Amino acid sequence: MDAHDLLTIGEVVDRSGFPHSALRYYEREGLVSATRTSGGQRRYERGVLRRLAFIRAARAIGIGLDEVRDALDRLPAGRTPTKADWTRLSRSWRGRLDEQIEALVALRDGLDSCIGCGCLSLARCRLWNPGDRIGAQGDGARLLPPALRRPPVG
Amino acid sequence: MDAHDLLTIGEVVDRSGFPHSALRYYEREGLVSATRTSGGQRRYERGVLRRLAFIRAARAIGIGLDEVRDALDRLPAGRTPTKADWTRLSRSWRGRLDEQIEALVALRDGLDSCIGCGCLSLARCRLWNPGDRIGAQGDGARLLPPALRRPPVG
DNA sequence: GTGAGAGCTGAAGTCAGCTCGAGGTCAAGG
DNA sequence: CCTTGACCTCGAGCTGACTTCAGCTCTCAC
Repeated sequence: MDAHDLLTIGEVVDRSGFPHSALRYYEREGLVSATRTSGGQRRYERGVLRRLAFIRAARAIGIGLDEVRDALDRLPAGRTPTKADWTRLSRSWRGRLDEQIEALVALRDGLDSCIGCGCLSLARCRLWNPGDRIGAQGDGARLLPPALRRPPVG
Repeated sequence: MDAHDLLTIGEVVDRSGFPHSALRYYEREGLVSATRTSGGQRRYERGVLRRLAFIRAARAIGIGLDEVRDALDRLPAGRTPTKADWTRLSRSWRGRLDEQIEALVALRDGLDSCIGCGCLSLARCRLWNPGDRIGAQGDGARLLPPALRRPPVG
């Protein structure tokens, strides 16, 4: 673990694609950590790049930082996570990703037909009710699949 | 166009699934409009439901309200939009939707392998560089497909 | 030793897209 | 007419994920 194994924040910026500000923010939020030089500058272990890759993937799926932190907290403490650890972790997003893809595909397939069709009946419209599941939840907004319900905006 | 063709805001809430507050916000932002009773209450034409369906679909794809407004502004003024008008409009999102689906599928396929793989080379990693396009854009963050670059969060 | 550029902090600001609350007004069934 | 519930406005507040700023310090190649 000599000094050559540690990365400056600038190196992590270059290799992760995240800006300084995001890295510092993630540290404040407890998603990544760094040791410090005697002068107070951050030095990152290489493993942080893998964490950041995971964070980026999770963010791309629309997962919030809180949940990402929870997931990262489930990594084994005390030893370097193995490939299997990461695989297990990322597998937990898999279902969500599938769901999201499915929702977007349903939206795509229903897009032309639905918006123009005039049906706009909550019970029948594929846009509102993809997969022809009829929801009896009462609230119209609940009929959209969860993946599409939250506004996927930045 | 007698009074029976006009909807109260409550009816629009029920039939569109948008809350009052969102409808009023959309009105302020120029996405929908309503006439008023002598007492100042909103009365919506039925066509607003179609606009709202369009807005919901667009939002689900992650399109911002500004752009949605621009699209809606391109509807013919003076006459009720036809099915063809709506189809034309929604077709313009189609490519974006395809792109987004593709990006998510790439992410899904790369998820296990990439996060754990340790490659993390911007040039080779499928997560960073789906479809094996090599980007020479310089900035690491630019390598993610546009659909995944903006954080799809709510 | 020194100069330049990389890094530091904490607080405040930004942005989209709503949401909420207070304090009142309107519409319609009985 | 009266009551009740739906509706109104305006402005402030909220959430998440950062970004920006000012003013200062550290590091390291020369």
